[in-house]
Amino acid sequence: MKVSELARQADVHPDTVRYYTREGLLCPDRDPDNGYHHYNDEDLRRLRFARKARQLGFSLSQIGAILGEADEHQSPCPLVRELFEQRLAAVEQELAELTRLRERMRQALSAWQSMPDGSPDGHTICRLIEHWDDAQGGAA
Amino acid sequence: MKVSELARQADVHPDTVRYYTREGLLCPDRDPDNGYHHYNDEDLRRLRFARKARQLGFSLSQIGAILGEADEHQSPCPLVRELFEQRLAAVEQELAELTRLRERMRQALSAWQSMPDGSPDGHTICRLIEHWDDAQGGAA
DNA sequence: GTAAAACCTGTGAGTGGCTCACAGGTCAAG
DNA sequence: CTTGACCTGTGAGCCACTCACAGGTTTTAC
Repeated sequence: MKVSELARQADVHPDTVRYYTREGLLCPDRDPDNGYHHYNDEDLRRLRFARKARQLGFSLSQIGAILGEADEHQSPCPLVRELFEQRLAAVEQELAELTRLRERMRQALSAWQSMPDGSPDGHTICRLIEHWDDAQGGAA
Repeated sequence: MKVSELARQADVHPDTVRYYTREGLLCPDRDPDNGYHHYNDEDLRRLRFARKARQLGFSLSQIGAILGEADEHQSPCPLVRELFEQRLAAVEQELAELTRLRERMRQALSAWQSMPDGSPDGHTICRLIEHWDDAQGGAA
């Protein structure tokens, strides 16, 4: 399999395949005649695995570490469980922050319904933003 | 005010002040003797405004556009209302995706409780990840 | 008065995960 | 045998910083 074929089978951009190859996540053979990369089913498995892991929010270096353990015939699963729990905690935190942000934005939006636009007066730039935090008690 | 003083008053990194200055969000006077930047209260307002807008998820170029309108003595508020609604929609979407992700992760985690780690067998890398999606119907 | 510490300057690189552009080589179909 | 679609490596661009570096300036302490 050449780059585009692998990319099609895993439904990613060919440049992503090239990038993962550069980063060492994929280790294709080279055609001695023209230098082309030749990927096999193992590479396809690795690529699909990497994409799933990316969807879970793992970084490429974490994925590299997992693949590396698997390459050394060790079960990567304990590492995966550990990284996964860390990742879940991070997701929970992002979620909490984003939820707070949404609430503040919604409240700001409703507060703005009754606020006039107003022109810059040398003291404020845009009251909508400058006072958006005060409108609800100012908790950061 | 010099860089560090402004940074302290707005509670940001001095390099952030320098960066915003480079990007044209802040336009301090220069000391003709030594070339130092001199910031005034207007710059402090702009910086604080920019930080609030960043907390809301606006990009620096959007913030630049808002400040630009204010500089031309036009009310930036209609622009702000428009950008704000776009941003709120984006936040809602991120939130929905993150919520889905969390659910899938939680289900995966509980499914894994009963799965053994297993070593790489040439067909799978880590079942935990490779089957994490299948375990719940495989809806992407 | 002077030496050290703490500032200032501009520039450039690094972060992460791609994506795109470029210049040149290779290959399949008509 | 040309056209077009692929391949190669390299480098830049995105975003909002953050940090490093080398050299100049100002403040502080003695």
